[in-house]
Amino acid sequence: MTMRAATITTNTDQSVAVANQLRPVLLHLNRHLRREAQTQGISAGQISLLASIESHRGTGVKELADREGMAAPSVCTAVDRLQAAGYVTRERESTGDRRRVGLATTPQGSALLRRVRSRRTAWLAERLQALTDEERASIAAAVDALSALVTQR
Amino acid sequence: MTMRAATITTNTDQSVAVANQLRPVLLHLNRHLRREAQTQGISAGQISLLASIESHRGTGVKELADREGMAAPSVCTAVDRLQAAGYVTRERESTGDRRRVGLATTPQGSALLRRVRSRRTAWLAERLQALTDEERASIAAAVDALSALVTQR
DNA sequence: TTCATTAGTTAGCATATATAATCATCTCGA
DNA sequence: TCGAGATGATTATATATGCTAACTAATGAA
Repeated sequence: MTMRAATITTNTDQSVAVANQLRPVLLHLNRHLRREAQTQGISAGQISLLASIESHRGTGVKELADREGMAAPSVCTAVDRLQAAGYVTRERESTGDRRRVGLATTPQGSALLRRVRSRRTAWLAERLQALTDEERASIAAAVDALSALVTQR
Repeated sequence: MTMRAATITTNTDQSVAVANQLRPVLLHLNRHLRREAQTQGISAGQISLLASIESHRGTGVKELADREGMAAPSVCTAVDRLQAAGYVTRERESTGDRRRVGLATTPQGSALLRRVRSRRTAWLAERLQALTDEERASIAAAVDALSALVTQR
């Protein structure tokens, strides 16, 4: 196999090139996804917390903070607001470690989460619809790899 | 061509399925991209404004607000901070419409922007590197379609 | 049993972003 | 051409977000 220096493309080079194209796209798509939350009267950050509480029913404030990469006091006040809005419940542990509180979504919280997810999915699906079959197929073929991107380690 | 109802997959169904897989991945990737800005001592929002000013040298506050989907006063105070930090300049229009101000990045602002972009690209590229060749190829093949997703209309 | 650690919270601060109000300038129609 | 309404920027004010530091209560280990 012969390669001229000028046309060598290493995995690293390709990764950087793809990363450079991917970066603005990710940022742009996300701006819209964040906005879809706001049309439902909640911020993207609150939805992210709500989702994490839903998928880890009974989680504590510290645990949640670590999972979300936030400081515990920030989560504490955010949960205050979610609770005041009727989206989550806080229940002090009675058996076991009585310092902990258990967080859980209310039916209203779960419903809001479903609504936001559905709006976001709809927004994305609408845009996917407007692509050519080939374009859509290429994205469908890449979805698993993209998922691997975030679950690796 | 025969199709059993249970296995029919329309473009719409496929789009929704892909959208559903894509949604959490986009949100997750973005959380990290936002964080890379913060390691450089600036918020993701400020970087977004800075980028928009850089690519539209001389833009006004209202124009910028519309482009970013923000309210003009929000942009105004954000620009206050960017200016105080030495990243942008505000220059009142002397010829033409004297209500307008022209915004532009300083060399320090451009340097910061390059730094954040480079960190974000590096973070993404590092993760792409850890994929298999096939996975990486599938993402590379989808990048143009993903770009089309945000530039359509 | 006492003391360091841990979970949750409160206090105080900076940032972010919104709406309403204000000021200056511009534009257009009578 | 001039005055009324529109427009760009800003200020004032309020709320949400997120941080560190300090505090409280409960745990657990020497």
